[in-house]
Amino acid sequence: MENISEEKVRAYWESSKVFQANPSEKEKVFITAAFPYPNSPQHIGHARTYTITDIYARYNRLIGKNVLFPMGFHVTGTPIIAMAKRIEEGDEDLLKIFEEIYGIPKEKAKSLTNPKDLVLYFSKEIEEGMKLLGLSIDWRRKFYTFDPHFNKFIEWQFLKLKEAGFIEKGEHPIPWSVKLNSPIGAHDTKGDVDPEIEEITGIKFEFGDSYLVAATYRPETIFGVTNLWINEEEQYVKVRIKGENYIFSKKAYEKLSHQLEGEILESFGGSYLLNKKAKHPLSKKEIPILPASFVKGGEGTGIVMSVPGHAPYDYVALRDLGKLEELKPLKIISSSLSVEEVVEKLGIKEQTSPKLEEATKLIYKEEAHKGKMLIESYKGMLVKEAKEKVKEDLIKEGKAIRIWVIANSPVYTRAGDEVVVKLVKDQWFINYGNPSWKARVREHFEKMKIIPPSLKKQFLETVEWLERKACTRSSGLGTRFPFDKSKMIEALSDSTIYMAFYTISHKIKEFSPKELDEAFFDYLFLGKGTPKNALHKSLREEFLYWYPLDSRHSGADLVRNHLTFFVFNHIAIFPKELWPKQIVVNGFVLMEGKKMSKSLGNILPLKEAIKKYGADAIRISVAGTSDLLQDSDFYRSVAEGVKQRLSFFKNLPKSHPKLENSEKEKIDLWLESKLNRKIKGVFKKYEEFQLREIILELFYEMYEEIKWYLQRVKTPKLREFLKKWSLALSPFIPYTAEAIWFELEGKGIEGEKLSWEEEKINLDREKAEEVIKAILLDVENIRKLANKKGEKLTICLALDWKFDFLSLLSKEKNMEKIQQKIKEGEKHLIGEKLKLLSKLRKELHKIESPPSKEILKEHLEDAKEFLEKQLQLKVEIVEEETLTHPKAKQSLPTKPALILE
RNA sequence: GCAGGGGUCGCCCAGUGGUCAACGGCGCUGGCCUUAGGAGCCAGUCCCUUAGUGGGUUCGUGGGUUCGAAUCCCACCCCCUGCACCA
Repeated sequence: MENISEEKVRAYWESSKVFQANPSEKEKVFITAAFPYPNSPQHIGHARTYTITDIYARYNRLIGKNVLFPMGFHVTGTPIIAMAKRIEEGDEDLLKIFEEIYGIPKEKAKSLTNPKDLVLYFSKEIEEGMKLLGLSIDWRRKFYTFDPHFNKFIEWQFLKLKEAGFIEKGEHPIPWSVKLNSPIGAHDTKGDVDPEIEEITGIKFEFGDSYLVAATYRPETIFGVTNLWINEEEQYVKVRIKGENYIFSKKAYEKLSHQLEGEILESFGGSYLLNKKAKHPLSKKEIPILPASFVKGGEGTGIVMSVPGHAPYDYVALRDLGKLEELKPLKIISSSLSVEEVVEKLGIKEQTSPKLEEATKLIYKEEAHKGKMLIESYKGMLVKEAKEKVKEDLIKEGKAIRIWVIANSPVYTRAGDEVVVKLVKDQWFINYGNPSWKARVREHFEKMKIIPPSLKKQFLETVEWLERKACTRSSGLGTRFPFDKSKMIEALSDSTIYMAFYTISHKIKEFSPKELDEAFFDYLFLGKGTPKNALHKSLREEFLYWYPLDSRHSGADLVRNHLTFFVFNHIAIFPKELWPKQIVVNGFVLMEGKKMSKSLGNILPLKEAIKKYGADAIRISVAGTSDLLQDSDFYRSVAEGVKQRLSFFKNLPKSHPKLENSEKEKIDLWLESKLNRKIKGVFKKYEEFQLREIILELFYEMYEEIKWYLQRVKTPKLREFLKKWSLALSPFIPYTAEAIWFELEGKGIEGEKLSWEEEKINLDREKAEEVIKAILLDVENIRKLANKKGEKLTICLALDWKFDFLSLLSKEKNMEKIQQKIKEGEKHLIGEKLKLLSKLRKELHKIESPPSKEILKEHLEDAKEFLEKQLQLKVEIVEEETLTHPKAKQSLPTKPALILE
């Protein structure tokens, strides 16, 4: 006989519309997972967040809630365009990956040169994969972030942000390629290096009608400047920028010109500057311009300020010139390390010495950590604070400028030119730095349920750390920025409140995009004004039914950006009662212990995995085998094991026909107790996302227990067990659960509520069974050690008082009180009890109450036949007092003495 | 550098004051099953001891708190992640 296939179960879900959620009388739960970005097919790694979300959705249905779990596609930004472009260029590596790993025919892949075609193709792929995986999604609500209706919604979002004063315009430095005339990310560079931008300070030293701009990482050392350094071999230029003349090295300015636009007035060799004087911006003292070989024309500004008191390079260079007497090093920072000593100790002879690097590090580390300023207006301030303060003060007074450099330079683009920093004007920002906004967000985070809870700290940190975030880009898919239509809204900014859109996305298409103006959404989401018509009103009602969002799910990589923005934006736009309630974060999926990557070729496509192991096995493998935040490791052998166990459970109705009406045995009571107790505990585990625990207890352990049960029982009665068990695990294994229910009941699990029967939980029964298991093991041990098989086993049940006494010890841990109780008891037992107490003293804290003697006895008698069969022995169960064998005295309630003869 | 997380029995990984010599998986050893292999099942896997319920030494290193610590505190060493305008 064939099992009910996944396909049939899926067809049932489809036709019964069980996942299409509509407002009702029932209590609602609204759940979303971060929507996928369809620029390539999905692999098992993608399955984790969605499976976890689905488990939660299905769990909530199982406890009678009306659950909405929708899905859409995020297509905003440049990666899709970049992918289409790579295809258009005929990127062989890419086409090979598509063909060999994902099985996409080359011809098909090659045709995806239009971003929209690409999106449609991959989103269809992904949707199919999600359906195969058994995700209980309401697909009627699907949308793409380039849909005109969605665009209108995002425009409205930005109108609201602007209204609240959170949208700002300003300048912003970005990595830039002159040759490509575009911003540069890691994927545009040779070797995929991420160009890092770093701010340095350019300090202005008066020089005739111009300023020599010295670049420094340590503006606080301005007070110790004795001279300037240049490289006499280099060319220098005088540039007019915003009405002032600046001097840089020529090579440096070539790079800086993209952030400091100006007109080159003249050009001259370094020797022109040599030995002339410049004015210190603070003291106005004249300081000489001297040559140093360590000054590189292409770095910084090509001009360096000399602080011999705190910089080994400067000290040694001055010494080389014999000018240490004339230009005495100034001590402006207190520190236990002095430059002289370090240079001396390392034996540095001249400015070309490679050891200078080390010396600089030593000095810098010491001063940055422990150093304090000695200079009047900053006296006593820690260096790391003074650094910022001095910089800001200098800039404010017009004595310095901000300069950005590529910190890990040189970085080269794929086109071959060096990445420079460009200052983008007209850059728009969302100002997450706004203090009152932050305060409200902080407050809400404190109240929100964050799972796992340990992440709350990280969220709060992120809130503190966020400043303004650039929200527009010059190109990409998505929504045009309403206040400057030449720009596109960037991808992390248009995905912050889209969950609200799901609540009405299936109905809003009835309106034309033109109708979706500010007033439309103001009414829909904020209840302002009046509805346009009945449909409009019903949208509002549906929105209010589902909102607020009850649970937001995503991978751990989105904590510091998306998830935090998501909360920020909700707080900015919606009233308090509609703010999100819970965030659930999960780790990634590794493949056989390694990160999945194209270069390793260890990517397992989702569809292939499902085909091979079945959806339920994949669901357990990605969601139930590791802790939530931990990266879960996908092992084929584990998936294989899960698959086999699942089919064992699934086949039980056939291998052990329904004999539920035959008389109950003691072991049946044991199984009932186990099952009901586990189900009782599972609710909390679902709520807290202790998914690994659930799988451990209800899947792996249950499997062992059923195996044991089948050994123990005479006629297996599994019908009720299977129904309950599959229901409890149905969030993980919906296909198996439905199949079992169809098999047993001729119907699906829809509408069934998970419950347990408290009266069936019987710990005594479970403990008694543990004794049986222990006896088997002990006999085996004894046989091994004694090296004899034996013919007869005598199990001797402990004396009554021992049961009572252990029961007392399980409750009373105070020695004095125990002793008192002993003395109050029967006189002739005092000695024995004290003896036993001293023996058990060490493990007193872990003594549990024993099962009742009646149940234990009954259970042992019941298992006698089983024991005899298993051990091939004659078994006798007797009371301790009937024996004279010395071993008999050792009997304890849960450890009956065993005598093997 | 700043921030967050982490170092556990060959490996991966649970465990936040006593039920911990420490879950689970992998690996390894022995047994069952099988024509055989694989899979599956059972048992073992820190050391010593013992016809089973006994003892010793462990949880990055070194100190401390406690009747009691993998778990709390202090110091140190090492590792991972993020530092944005990118999805």
